[in-house]
Amino acid sequence: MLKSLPRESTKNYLQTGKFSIVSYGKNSIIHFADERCHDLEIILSGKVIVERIDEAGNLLTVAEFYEDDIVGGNLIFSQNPYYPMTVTARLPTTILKVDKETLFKLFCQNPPLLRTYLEIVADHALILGDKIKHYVNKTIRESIISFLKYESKKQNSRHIELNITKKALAEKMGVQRTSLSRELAKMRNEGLISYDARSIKILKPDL
Amino acid sequence: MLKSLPRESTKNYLQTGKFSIVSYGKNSIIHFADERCHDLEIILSGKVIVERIDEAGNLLTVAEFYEDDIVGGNLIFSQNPYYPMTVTARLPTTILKVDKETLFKLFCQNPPLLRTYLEIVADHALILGDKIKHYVNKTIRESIISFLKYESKKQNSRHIELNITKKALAEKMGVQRTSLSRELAKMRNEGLISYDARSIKILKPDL
DNA sequence: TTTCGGGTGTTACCTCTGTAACACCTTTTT
DNA sequence: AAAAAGGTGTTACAGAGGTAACACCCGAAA
Repeated sequence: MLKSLPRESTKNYLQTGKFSIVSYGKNSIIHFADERCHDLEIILSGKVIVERIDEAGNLLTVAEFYEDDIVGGNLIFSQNPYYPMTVTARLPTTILKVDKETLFKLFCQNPPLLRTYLEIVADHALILGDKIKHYVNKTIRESIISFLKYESKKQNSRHIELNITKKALAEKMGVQRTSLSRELAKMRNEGLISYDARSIKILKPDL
Repeated sequence: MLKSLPRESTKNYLQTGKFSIVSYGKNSIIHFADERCHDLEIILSGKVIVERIDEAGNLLTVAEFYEDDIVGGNLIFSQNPYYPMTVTARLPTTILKVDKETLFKLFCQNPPLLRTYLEIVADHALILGDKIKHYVNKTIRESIISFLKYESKKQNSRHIELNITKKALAEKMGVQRTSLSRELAKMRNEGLISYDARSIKILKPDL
């Protein structure tokens, strides 16, 4: 995203206050749920996650964003621009805040920037759609199978490295860690998979 | 959306095939899940719903769109433009298909159109976010309370008119109709609500 | 080295909710 | 008016998964 912004005007806007740079510490909250969204935010460095936290404190991690990605893009031009979920810096994070009207002006002057923006926003909407498609109202076993098939394809191997903790995986699925653990054990007993703390191996390809 | 399209060029594009008009019968499928999205679609008349249908045939109605709304807007500029869910005409429906590149050209020439588009796409993304926020991985009772609070605010009354059937409500929540029915009965027995086939009344405002 | 925090694995218990089957009612079609 | 189609309410049953409690393991800090 950043690459598509014209360098010169970026400097300019930073001086006039249309753009600004803000830093957040590890695990600090960038936006609470229901907070109003004023600016588009471009991640300069760090890791940002979007999660739903319910009254009981249960977590559902909805999306993760890294350097050069944007936050609030699906929101900023809405008639009702309030963050529906909590936005947190998972690592120390620096972001560039871009004023909405300035952004719109830039779009009109700079079609490639608009194009990039439209792509990113569309891809983000798909993440939400996928979340609903793959994890919502499915059994834990179905969620696990969805996950394994996706990772197996991505890593091109039946032996899947878990690059996240099982705890984080449970949060991605929106289930209890113990329930995930229980279901994995069941699948192992049935001879479908084997696993340790860091990886899972698919024994029956068709699961 | 349609109002923002310049009349003259619309006629033109219809003749050159960049735009086209298609009709669908009641309950016919407009797009299957995983089908590629080629065009932006503007609903000229009718009712379109987006739903997830799992292998067992369970429904989760994700969104409903009516006249002048758009379908595929969150998708069309994605790098991976495949419909994540099924799109169905719930009533006889006529849509205007708009070619992607033609649309982009129009955006660059017509900022108000771009603005309208960005607003609609943002609002649609919020629908998905809300779906996750209010209905995903919650108990049926929590879903009911979310729904009642929202409708009570919207209708500005504790006596809520259900303008949809309970069957449709169950599909919106992604639960079985009988389970919804059972939970409503429980809440009635606890003195929280009263209801009939067409309306629900909140007896304890704090539920 | 010891200590401590956090992830992992396991299990008994119990609640929630999907399933299936039925009766009843309303609306639409014939 | 009769028949067909579809929504509504209810309940016994069974399975999935949340809760809580515990043991174990590993890596970082002291």
